Amino acid sequence: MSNPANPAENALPKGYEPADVEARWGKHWEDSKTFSPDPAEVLTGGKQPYSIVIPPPNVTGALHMGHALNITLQDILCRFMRQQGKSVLWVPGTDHAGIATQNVVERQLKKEGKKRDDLGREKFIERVWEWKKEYGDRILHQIRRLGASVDWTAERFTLDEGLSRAVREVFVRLFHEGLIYKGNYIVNWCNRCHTALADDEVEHAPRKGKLYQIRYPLSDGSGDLVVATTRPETMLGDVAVAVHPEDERYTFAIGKMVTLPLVGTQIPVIADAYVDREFGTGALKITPAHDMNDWALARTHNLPVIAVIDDKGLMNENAPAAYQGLTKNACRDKVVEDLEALGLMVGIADHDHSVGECYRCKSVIEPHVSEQWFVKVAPLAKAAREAVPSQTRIVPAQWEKTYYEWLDNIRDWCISRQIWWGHRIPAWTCEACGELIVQTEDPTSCTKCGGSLTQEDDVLDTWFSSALWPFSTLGWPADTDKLKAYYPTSVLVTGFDILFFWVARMMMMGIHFQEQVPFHHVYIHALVRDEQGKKMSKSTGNVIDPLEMIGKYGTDSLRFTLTAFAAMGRDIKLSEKRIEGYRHFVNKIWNSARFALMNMPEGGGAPKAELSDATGLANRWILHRLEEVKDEVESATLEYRFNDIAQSLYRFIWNEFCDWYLEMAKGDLYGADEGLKDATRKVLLTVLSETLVLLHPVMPFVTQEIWSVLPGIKDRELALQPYPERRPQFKSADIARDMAFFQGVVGSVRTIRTELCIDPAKKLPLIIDTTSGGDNALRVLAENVYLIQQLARIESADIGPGKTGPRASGTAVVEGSRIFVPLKGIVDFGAELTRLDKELGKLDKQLAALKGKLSAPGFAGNAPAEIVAAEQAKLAGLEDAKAKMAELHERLKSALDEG
RNA sequence: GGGCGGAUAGCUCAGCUGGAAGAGCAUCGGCCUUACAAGCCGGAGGUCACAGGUUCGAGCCCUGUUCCGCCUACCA
Repeated sequence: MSNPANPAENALPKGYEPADVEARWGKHWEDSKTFSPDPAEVLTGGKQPYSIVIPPPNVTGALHMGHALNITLQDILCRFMRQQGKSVLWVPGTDHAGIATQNVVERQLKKEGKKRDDLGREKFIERVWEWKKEYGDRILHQIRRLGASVDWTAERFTLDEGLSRAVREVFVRLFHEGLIYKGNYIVNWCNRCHTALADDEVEHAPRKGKLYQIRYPLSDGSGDLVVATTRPETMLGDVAVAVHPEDERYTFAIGKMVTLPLVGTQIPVIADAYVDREFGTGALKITPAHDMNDWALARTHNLPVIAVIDDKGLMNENAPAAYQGLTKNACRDKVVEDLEALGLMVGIADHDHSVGECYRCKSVIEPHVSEQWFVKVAPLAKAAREAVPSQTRIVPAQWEKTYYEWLDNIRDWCISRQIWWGHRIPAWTCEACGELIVQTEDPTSCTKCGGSLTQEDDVLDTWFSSALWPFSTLGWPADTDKLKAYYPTSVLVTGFDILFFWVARMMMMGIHFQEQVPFHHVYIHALVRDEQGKKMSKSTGNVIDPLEMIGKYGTDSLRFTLTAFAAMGRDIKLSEKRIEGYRHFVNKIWNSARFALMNMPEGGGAPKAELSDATGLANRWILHRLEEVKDEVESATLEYRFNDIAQSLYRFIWNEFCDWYLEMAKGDLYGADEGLKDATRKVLLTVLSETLVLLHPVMPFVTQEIWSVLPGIKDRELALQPYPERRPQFKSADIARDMAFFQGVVGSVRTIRTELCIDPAKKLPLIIDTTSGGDNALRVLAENVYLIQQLARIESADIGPGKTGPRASGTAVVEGSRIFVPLKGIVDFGAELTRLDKELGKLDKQLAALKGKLSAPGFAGNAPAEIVAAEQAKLAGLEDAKAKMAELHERLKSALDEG
């Protein structure tokens, strides 16, 4: 098989080996800075910018399928846009992920028997940086494996120096604009992490709990109220009992006082329409310090706030002495016990409800009153809301509603965290005069009295720095060329799970500080789940590791799989089998390229013919289809229909280029006509090379590897090739129709052969009557008779109007032309008769349906004329086919009857 | 409680503005045909969840119902 005279034949190994190819090209792309654009090409060079900032993965993270999908889609867009001549900047980077990273390092310390307090703030932070240096790049290396065409020279970290400047600038400006304030407020508190959490950092999980009914006696002895609660221990901090103002059961009590059991204080009965009369007893105890809603009620009713649980989850000095120092759970038990002893516990029932948990450590969240920093979001949210969809389009648009919903109900954003790893709040308090100083540069002494200063201990919520990502990564607050050239970014690609956390906040910050939205489009993709549709998680053990898949099947297989499945609404159920399946496709491409290379001119040169020299059905058809595929891939990419890109290319390459074109081209390539051979080589090389360009955004590695050995290619850097030029002159509906007819004829012979169990190697005679098809049918068949012989294994063909085969033939009707495969002495005709019966049955079914439609009242009158005409033509075709099939059936039957 | 998504071939899913249902995988039969057995050729397989409605015509639009999933919320 090997042909030493033709070096091209040996240029590609027999099977595609991804590992070596990926390592080689990955390194090349990075070393040559292929993907590092110069802002000047936008600012003065007239190129259009296209920019994306990567959703920065947590430094603690490892690459999972969600990243793989997210990065694949972005890479497709970036590589495609480069082909379109844009100046493409794709900024990579990582997020410092405050609480998550701090927890990782704390766990590490714990193994050494230490706590963070043992090290102290500075040492601890040093320790986290060390950790970050050692492990923080791991995820970036994993991103490289995916072939991401990011600009590695532009890489950023949310805690690096430049971004810290941006964070300080934003904080200080917002503070002085009155949009950041410090205040006492009830926040979600994690006793384990010892920090406040934003509303959206709290996850709600169903838990089995109990609903306790407790009797509170009225102080004047006129009766009592029974309240319902799931947390009896909080009653120690109760300041009121609330009932619905129109609840007749309780009108008598409104305004009176009750005596708080176990504590003995007098607290009022108040009326508020918030209370649900249907729930529990209709009487609600109010504990402002330990319940979000009670906090809100207490504010409207001017009630005091009494905290009885401290920031570690222990009962504090405000609780009666008997309970002080107990954990909240121990306290609950004791309170229940004591109430039962007093006969005040009316009932305890099982009660399922949802409980807030820390999204990092899963501890139960304790609403807790403390002094925190907040962003006043209302004005920012308003602008962010109005920008969609006019300035920023969310794709798919269904997510707009979710986005609005969240912005409409947004509360002030608690941005302070009581941890150490993060951006420390740039605010100082004077120890002498109490002055609060907020500024970007560290002050040395109080600007007012010269006293010494103490900086805030708290750091900012991680999302505060992430919210600045689209402009901080471009150099802001400096007025850089990058910022001028690439802001606003073109699109943000992300999963819907962080639409709130992140996207909405970037919108707010971007609009506020750049006066422009941070991105023109937001493309929301699905989440990757396992085969059963469950979330992949380490604890469930259902994780499909992208790196493992890359190792087994190659990056291109994984990328193509994810692309093909990207259309899913909300989740992608991924299984290893699919990735394995698409590896076959990669191999198919590889082998089609090997075939092409084996058939290039000897000596490794390119064919000399022009495309316009190409004649023949196969050449003209594949060029026609190539034009259509260019259109399809382009429009699908521009519209974020990633699955359509994959489908269009898959079908074209496998079902058309390989299955039909290559098989048909063999006739020319193996033939003696040198002119025809060279013209076909030209078409073959053109279609292959342009298809590689089209496919490159999805499968960068295998396409580049093949590209680099194609003959006659000047620029070996496939990633920098322009999108293939259009050749509208090759589009032809006539060619498409002729090809369909040709395929029908070949197919019908193949079907007869297989269905009648004829030896595939047996060459058969063929007779075709082209009376109905006319000159065109005759021409198509006559011109391509050698191809029919080749593809359908025919020994001799007799084609023309009025031709008829022997009665003992396998038969079919293709677009009016009658096909005969004389079979006398070859097979048992009973099988053919059965087959014809079946075919007739199918035709009958179709005819009945079509006739029904055409004769339906009003169809002819109401349907558009072109539809009616089309349906009638279809009917005529079917009736013709039916008549011919019936006749053929009769002929065969009579032949059989005669024996 | 509010909102969203899904229900199409055995499995996983396509089906863009309504014109007689498609793919991949799996399955069955036949092939080692000189790019590829990770392949080639052929076959079988569906009252598009259910009930109404609009329309000449509905997988697609409208209403309701049932199941599944997700997001969100202040039933203590």
